[in-house]
Amino acid sequence: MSEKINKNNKVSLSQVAKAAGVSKMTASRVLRGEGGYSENTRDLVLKKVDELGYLPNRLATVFAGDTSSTFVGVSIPDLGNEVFAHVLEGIDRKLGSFGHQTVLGLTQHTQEEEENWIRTVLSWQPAGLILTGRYHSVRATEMLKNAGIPIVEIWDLNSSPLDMSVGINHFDSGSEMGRYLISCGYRSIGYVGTSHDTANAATARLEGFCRAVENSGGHVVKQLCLHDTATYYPGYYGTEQLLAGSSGIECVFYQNDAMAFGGLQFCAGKGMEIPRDIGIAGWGDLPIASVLPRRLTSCHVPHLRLGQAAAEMMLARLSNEPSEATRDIGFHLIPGTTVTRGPHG
Amino acid sequence: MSEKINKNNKVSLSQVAKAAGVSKMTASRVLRGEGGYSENTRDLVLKKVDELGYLPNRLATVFAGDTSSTFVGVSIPDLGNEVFAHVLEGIDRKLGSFGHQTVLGLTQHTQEEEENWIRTVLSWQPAGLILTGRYHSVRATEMLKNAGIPIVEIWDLNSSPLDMSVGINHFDSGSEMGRYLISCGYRSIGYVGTSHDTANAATARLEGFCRAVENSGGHVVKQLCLHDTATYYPGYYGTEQLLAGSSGIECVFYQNDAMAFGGLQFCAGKGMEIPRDIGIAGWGDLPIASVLPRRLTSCHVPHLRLGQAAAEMMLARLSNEPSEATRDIGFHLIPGTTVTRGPHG
DNA sequence: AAGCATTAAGTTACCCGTAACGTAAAAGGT
DNA sequence: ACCTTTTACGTTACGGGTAACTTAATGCTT
Repeated sequence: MSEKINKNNKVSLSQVAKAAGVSKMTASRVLRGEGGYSENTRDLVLKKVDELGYLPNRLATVFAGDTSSTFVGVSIPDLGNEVFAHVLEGIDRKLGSFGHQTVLGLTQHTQEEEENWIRTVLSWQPAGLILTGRYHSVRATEMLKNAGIPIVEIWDLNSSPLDMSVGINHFDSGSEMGRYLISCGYRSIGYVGTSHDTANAATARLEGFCRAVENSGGHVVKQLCLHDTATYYPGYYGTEQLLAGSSGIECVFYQNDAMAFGGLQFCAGKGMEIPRDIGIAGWGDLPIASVLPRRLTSCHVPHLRLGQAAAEMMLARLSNEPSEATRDIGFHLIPGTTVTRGPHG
Repeated sequence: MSEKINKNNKVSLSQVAKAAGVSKMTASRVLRGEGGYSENTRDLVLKKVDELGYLPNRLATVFAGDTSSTFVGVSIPDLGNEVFAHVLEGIDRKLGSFGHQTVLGLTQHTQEEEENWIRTVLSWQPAGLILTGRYHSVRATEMLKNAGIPIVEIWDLNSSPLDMSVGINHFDSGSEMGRYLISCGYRSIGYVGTSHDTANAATARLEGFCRAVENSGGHVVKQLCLHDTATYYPGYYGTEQLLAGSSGIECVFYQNDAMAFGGLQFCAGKGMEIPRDIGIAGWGDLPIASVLPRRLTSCHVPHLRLGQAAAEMMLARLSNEPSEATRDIGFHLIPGTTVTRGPHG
């Protein structure tokens, strides 16, 4: 590749232009199909582009400030949670089909990680940002406001968003589950989850859940596995601790389906029959839940559609089309067969 | 924000410098902590940075060719497959902790999508690329060779990689499963998978599997669900078709665990008992497999470690440290309890 | 044939940081 | 007191594209 004489060993537009015997402006016009050149010139330039293996440097274009970049930063707490993986997939597919690229950030449920990621990704002049959650650090909020780019907050519906928001009301979904379990006849209900932070969606669900249960004469015994991710094993051991710590628990509500599967397994291992001996309810409706022998009581959120909706709102804003500021994507309760239908059902 | 008089409405270094009454070179030195300024000057510049909310424009830095970017492009077939989600998580966590950002590409198992994505992402001058799979289109291969950046091919171990490769030998893992099922006494074995492409890891596993089974006197009946992603439902319906189409099948090997769960559910629904009436084997060892009542026979691949290893090889190359060209991350067979241990075991 | 419009180019300036180089003043050495 | 080194800056040029402007040649009109 002796043609590559650049500092970075890359073929530049001027090299193509020189090889074709035209100015780089003409070469630029040809590549953008902007018109203002003869057929001969076009063919010659394109031939040289091919010969030299020229790839445009989008950095230069964006840097010049003529267009905005095609990057969209997307922050997701973690990908161990299948739900977020699906949301990300929905986002990237939609953005990708419109010529945008996803710059990923795994923020591990902490505002500090999120702030650092935001600072870095903003320095790359992204076209927009999609953030999971509605709670951001003070400095992050400031940077976001000053960035002057479209921002979509997802997952936890924010009625007064920084810019746009799409998701569900987690408090309400917790409430609905609480009312449902009460309607099944349960009164003494356990909760197993992890606690990363007071400001997150799972906490909002728990609050809605407790409110609903307690307003109906039930009570909730909480078991939080600290410093753990919300997967099978904490679900298993959290259930063990919960049941060891208090007696009379008739039903357990879990932060998510993965933890519920762990709980299910613990209970089955102890010889309990479900739902005769204990009720189990998860949240999130993992795909696998629908092919297991017993349908897990859960709450369905349309993950892929949530991701797509976020991407659509972003794309609308980027092409200066009108877009609603908030969009409730909705959820629905899956009765399942891991709780007993009680007298009020 | 009346200070923002730029084309892009962003505060630039010269604005900070002017506000602080110094040249932009001095301001640049302060921000990079390079030395060559007085304490007074430093405090003044930093104060103005804070006041104006200045964020550096990394595009300009990279564009100037002084440093390479901190982007690393990562292509993954899809995130619906939990395994790839974990690989991606491993990659992003490791890269992120060293100040790099992941630019995601979901290539949907097609070389065409991959080629388009490579072209786009290369135009952003990434520091390196991590690609899933060893098969790329001719034009893609050409671009990759000319790019002059580190490239790690993951998942399907490539003994003669473009640059570096980390993964496992899928042919061997299929063989091992074949030998195991034969050792359990099975002779007539079904296979259920999807078929995106002849050039992928699942096909290599299938080939290794068939070779091993047939060399030991068994035979394999294949059922490929076309135009479908490898999840629960195709596993369910694929099993239905397989069993309807041929009789005497004693055991079924699936492309992955998700499909195996679907098959498990179909068989259970038909009143078959596992493994008495039929053996079931998956591949990939999903986390959930370990908390279900019956341990699924499968093959474990250390997903997170694979992702981390890929990121480590990339980081080593980026900091000019030596790195091996290929790394076999290994797999191990999980006997499980969904196949019967036969006479040779 | 003169005047005007159109086509197919080329030229200049700019985006925002940083390397490389230049310089004046202060500090240090003998 | 003179020379050398160090400190603390400033100045210039550059990277790879593109907008805006300029220019030369060609085509068309009346």
